Amino acid sequence: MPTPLSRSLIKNLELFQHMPDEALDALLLQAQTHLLATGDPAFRQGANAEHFYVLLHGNMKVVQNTPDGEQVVVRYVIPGEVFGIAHAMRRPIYPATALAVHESLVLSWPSSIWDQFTADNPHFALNALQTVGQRLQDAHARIQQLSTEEVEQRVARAILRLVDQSGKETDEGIVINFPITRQEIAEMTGTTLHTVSRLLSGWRDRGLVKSGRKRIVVCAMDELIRLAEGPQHIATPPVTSSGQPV
Amino acid sequence: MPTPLSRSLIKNLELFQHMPDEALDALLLQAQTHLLATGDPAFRQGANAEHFYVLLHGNMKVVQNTPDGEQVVVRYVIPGEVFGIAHAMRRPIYPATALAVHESLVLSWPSSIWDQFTADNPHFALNALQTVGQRLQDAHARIQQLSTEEVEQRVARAILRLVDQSGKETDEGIVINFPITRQEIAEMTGTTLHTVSRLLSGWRDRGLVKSGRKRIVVCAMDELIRLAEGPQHIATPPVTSSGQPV
DNA sequence: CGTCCCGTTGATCCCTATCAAATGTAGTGG
DNA sequence: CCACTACATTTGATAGGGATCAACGGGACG
Repeated sequence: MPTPLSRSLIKNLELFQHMPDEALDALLLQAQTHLLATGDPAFRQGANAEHFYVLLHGNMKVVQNTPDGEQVVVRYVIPGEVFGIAHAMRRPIYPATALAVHESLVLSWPSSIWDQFTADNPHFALNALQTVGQRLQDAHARIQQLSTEEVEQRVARAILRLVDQSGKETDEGIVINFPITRQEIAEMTGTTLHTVSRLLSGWRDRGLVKSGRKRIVVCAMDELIRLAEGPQHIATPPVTSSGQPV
Repeated sequence: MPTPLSRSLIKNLELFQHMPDEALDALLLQAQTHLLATGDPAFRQGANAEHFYVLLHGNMKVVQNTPDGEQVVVRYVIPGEVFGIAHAMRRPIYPATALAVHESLVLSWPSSIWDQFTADNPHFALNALQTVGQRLQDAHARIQQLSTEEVEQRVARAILRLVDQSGKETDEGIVINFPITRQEIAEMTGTTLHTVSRLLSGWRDRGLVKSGRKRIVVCAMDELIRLAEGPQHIATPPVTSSGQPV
């Protein structure tokens, strides 16, 4: 018989805020746990969206496959985040695949309980709306970057984001706490593994990062932030006293 | 004294499905109407998200300004769509600016009524979640396109989308029913007005489109669709009878 | 009728994808 | 423990798609 799941596992997640303890306990009774090995999928693009998930431990990546066989990394999931909520948005199938990037522990619920649960807990839909809204804004930020920024800037941003989400202090610097390849960074930023490799090599030579196989350590956050801000961050140029051209 | 607004204005909108007539009538009593001239903003990026809107007539565009002065078109709003729902996602300020691209009629409500209204009408939050979910998926599709497709493909897609949303049959072909410049198409697709101009000139010479100042007519939808699908749509190449290489 | 804005087109350059090949690293099975 | 294999990474050479720079033409509107 499985140990009952502790309420504390989900109580502090954004999605479950402002909800009575009894509701959370009822929800946990219906949860299943899964242990995923590296490379295992939680669900696949195109499959019926029959479950939704919370990541408890480990890391997942969400990827989209294009018709012509390329891949795009939608995002990395960190512990405490929900994923696979297609059904909540009334999309019958998953628009992407979720893969474990190393051993991961997830909770899952059947999508069918979503409707009942939202009916009983008005806050739930609102929390979900907030979550999805945040993701929409992130997506728009990314569109803006792909549209207007250069590759180096975008790669710097991507690495900073990963460090923010999953950075771990070491004596060498801050390391991204899960295995990630040049190829995957390329798929996050709309470039190629070759260009990413060249950029990282350049940064390594300048002492900004150290990196090895599936491993990146940031040594100089501030320098990387400068790169992410772009070349054009001119200290507000001097103007005439009136602020008008003469 | 203003004419009372008819329930039929909003009854069929996605956002207001499955809601009792009385709720809609109550909502309409709190609505304000605004007539916007071409170029007028409904709201501006960075302002407090004090209202949300429904477009009744006309067309709006939603744009983001980047720190370095460039612009990205987030989307075009067509009649019947909501916009400016930042507050619903608990974002205190608008992440973008909404501008009328020609004379437009909008309804607006104070954001403050959102919370009360969602509390009273559980379906409302669910509908909003669906709407935002659709937009999130659209945004991801766009990220995928910016990451993996070439400019010609993306521009073709953008124009097809505009035609889908706002196309009007004419004897010359299907015309996009509002004024739109090369610059704006460039801002939708992450390219420059020069490249867009060259592409449209090429298509004009091949008879796919006619275009003039702020005006685009599609003559050969099928050809444009082919361009949007990309160069590589090979009819599944012949394979050995076993499907395996010999 | 003049002015502003939009569109067109040429010339040039450069960032980055592509092609190609070697090196390095983890894991595996004998 | 070592050889073997699969996969990551690095680096060079080359080419090309678009951006950028520059100039002109043309329609709309005051």
